[in-house]
Amino acid sequence: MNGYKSEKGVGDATVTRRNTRAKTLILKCLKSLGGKHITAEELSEMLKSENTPVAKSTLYRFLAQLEQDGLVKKYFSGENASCCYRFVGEGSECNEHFHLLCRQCGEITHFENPMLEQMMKKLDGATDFSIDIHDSQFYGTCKTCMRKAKSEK
Amino acid sequence: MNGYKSEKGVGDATVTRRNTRAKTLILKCLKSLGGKHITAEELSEMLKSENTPVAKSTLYRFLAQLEQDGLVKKYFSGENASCCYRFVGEGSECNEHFHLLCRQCGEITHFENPMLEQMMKKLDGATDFSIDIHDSQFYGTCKTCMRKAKSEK
DNA sequence: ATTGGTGCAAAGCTTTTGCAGTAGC
DNA sequence: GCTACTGCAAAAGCTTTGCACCAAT
Repeated sequence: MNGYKSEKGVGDATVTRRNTRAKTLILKCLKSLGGKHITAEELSEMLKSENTPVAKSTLYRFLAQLEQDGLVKKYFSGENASCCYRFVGEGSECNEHFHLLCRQCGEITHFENPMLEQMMKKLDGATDFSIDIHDSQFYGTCKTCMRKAKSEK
Repeated sequence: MNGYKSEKGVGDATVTRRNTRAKTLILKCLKSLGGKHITAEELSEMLKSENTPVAKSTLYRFLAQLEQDGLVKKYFSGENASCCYRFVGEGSECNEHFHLLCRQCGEITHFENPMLEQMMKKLDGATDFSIDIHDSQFYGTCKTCMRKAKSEK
């Protein structure tokens, strides 16, 4: 229905992929982000501002393909209704962060902490579920909003 | 823009709230779920099947109100484009679970483990961010999909 | 020459909004 | 009686899809 459930595994070779202008440009942008996420809209604007525009449909189609291939991870941020994409293939060294999502202001904070990694490994054993901490997002309240809430009391 | 950022705090009394048929029905449904989440669509169907239909617009408006009041938490599941809502006000005793979201099949598993609670408390100190574990979602791969992936190799 | 990829426009979905009528308080 | 609430329909916003043309292999 939405192409999210892939029947083709990572590296499946039943479909020949071609190298094209649009794909090269999109990948270049994604890689330049150093592991940070971006929305489809932002990516589209980025390409436009570099005078190398790509149609939205092409963008979405290629992102879905990349997700299928395991080179891109798709998120749901929560603040608005749009998704975030993040490049995780080779060349992306910044995989060691995860996302804190503030319920009050909607801000996404990036956080890096090896401790969490260890925690998740423990959890894996307890859950029969292989948790990918880099894909996970945590809801909560950020420092600024906590201060604001306190001062309003 | 989307009503997500509320300017009214929890328990703000600047607006008089009225008790109505629709509100009572919606709350009854939410409470009957015992802390499990539900989509707007499912909630609408639930009300319809009980011969007490409520307009979608009313549903969304009241859910937004409840979220503002802190009685309902809103999620973004990932499998489809729709949001999940969960009642967390009084009468909801089943708050002690969190969500494991399988990237392969999109299934949401509910998991309960006090250990995680302790972990998150530790994290709070490290992050300047008050994490609400009950709101957080973990991405990963579920048992079934892991088995499937193995057998396909 | 095949057939995957592209761009455009249209359609699909979920969610929000405008508005006139209804019903709590 | 005031005004919050409701339902309907329309609009909005993000994403997907159909289709004809283009271009990589």
